Amino acid sequence: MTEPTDRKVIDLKGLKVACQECSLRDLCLPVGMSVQDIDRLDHIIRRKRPLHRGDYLYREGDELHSLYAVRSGSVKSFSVSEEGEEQVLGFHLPGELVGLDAIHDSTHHCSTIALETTSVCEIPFDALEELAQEIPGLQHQLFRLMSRELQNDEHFMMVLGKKSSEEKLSNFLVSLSQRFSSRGFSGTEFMLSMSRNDIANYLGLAVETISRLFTRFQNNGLIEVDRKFITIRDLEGLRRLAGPQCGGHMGAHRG
Amino acid sequence: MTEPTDRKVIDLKGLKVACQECSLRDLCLPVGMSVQDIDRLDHIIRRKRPLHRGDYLYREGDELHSLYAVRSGSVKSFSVSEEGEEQVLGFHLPGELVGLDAIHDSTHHCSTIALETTSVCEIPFDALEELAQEIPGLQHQLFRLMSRELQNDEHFMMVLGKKSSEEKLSNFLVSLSQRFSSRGFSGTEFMLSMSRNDIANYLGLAVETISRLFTRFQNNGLIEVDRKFITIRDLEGLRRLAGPQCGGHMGAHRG
DNA sequence: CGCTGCTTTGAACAACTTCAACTTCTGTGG
DNA sequence: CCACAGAAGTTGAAGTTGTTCAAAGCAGCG
Repeated sequence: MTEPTDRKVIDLKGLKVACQECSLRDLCLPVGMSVQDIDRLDHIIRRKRPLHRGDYLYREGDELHSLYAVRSGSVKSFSVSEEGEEQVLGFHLPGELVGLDAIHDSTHHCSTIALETTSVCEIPFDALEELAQEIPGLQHQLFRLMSRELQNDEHFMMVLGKKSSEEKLSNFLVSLSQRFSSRGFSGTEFMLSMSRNDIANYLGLAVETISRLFTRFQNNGLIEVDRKFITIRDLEGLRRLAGPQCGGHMGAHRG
Repeated sequence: MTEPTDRKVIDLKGLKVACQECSLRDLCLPVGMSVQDIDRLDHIIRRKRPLHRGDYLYREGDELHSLYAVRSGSVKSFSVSEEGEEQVLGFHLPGELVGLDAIHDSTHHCSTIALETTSVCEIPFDALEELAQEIPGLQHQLFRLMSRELQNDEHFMMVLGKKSSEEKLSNFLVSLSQRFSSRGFSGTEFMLSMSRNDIANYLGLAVETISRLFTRFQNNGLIEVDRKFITIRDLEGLRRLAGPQCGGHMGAHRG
């Protein structure tokens, strides 16, 4: 499981950054762990070569081998119903862990693909579990991360069930803005790596509705839309539209 | 934390059953643990006196002290928005664990109340975490339970986002039926412990819609409704209405 | 008995979807 | 480098589903 040699090789290629030096350290698994413990974690993690747009991280039905932490880029999780209809479950940005929902029965119930060029850290689950057994801080952080996912889901369930289309989309945008900010990117200018279709699917709306909302938001001076590039002109206004408790970090589910 | 004396006293009152003898053993925390380990778990669990309808297990904003396993009866989790609007997050039957979403920041973000006379096992989280550090099987089962919640949420998100009102309600009923069955109760005749309002709120619909659907389902010979008592007359028909992959055990979220 | 709260039912209304047509973008091959 | 085909996005008009509002029916309970 541990591959120090391999890691060094990848390091030379510029793909590898140890957890210790990773800018996502404070958002990811290592939170609350000692330097020594992070080093142990580091040794089970495999840095993979970057994925291209459309590459699968894993597919629905696959056995669970590893969890994945997004390092750069973004991924989308979705499942496909028997009739072939896709359901988008979430979008994941750097520092977010995907695959947690597969632990239950060691099987992935959704697929995850890269939305753009994306690099991830692969974390073999068996090794992670063993390590968590030895490192209390790691066990705790795993519990915390899973619990946070549950909280996110709660918030999202409320958005899906109780909000109008306007509120849904503004919630989505505010959430993206916040997540970009906390990762050191601009919270007011960013690129949507997903299609309108994906957004619509995710929010339980029709593509046409999303399109109309984008134009409406733009006309109201809330945002500026240029294809996939979004500029937020009035974050406070968006927040107001999103309704109260819109703090909930939405858009990240499952993987 | 461990209160053997107290436990014996409660035992005499007929409230206490050790995990070992509990009929919910195979649905709850002890899954996959050895007899000895279950005994250790048993020692940190506090059996509380029964709650009455409307009693709070914990409130939104409370600090996390314990997780709770429903032993009998049922509870409802919900949060209240700033405008005072309630959002029902889930209903929990015996054998289900509530409070997991509070681990993230040691704070409950929803309230949980008893829908009827209900007894629960209180599991102090600190002690549980310590024990999980020593008992690999317990750590694993905790990961599994949290992961299952994530999977449930996924399924529910799909129901909320993509399904019609008919599909939502039939999904709900099928899920209840399954959960009652696997707990040894009748899967075709049961009492709804929650109000129409709660169901509507949970499914993101209006009360009136739920009411109309109940009458429609009854007219179509799918179910028989007598106040809170439901008799399922055509489970297969309901399943068909619920759409594919309706297996997902729905209705249990958050707590 | 007469509240009070929950449920049911009807009718009008609104929000969002669907359908259809058109535009813009993207990328591929000549 | 341009042309073209297919995908993605936008826009308008009509159609549905579910909501809202209003009112009446019913069970439980002091």
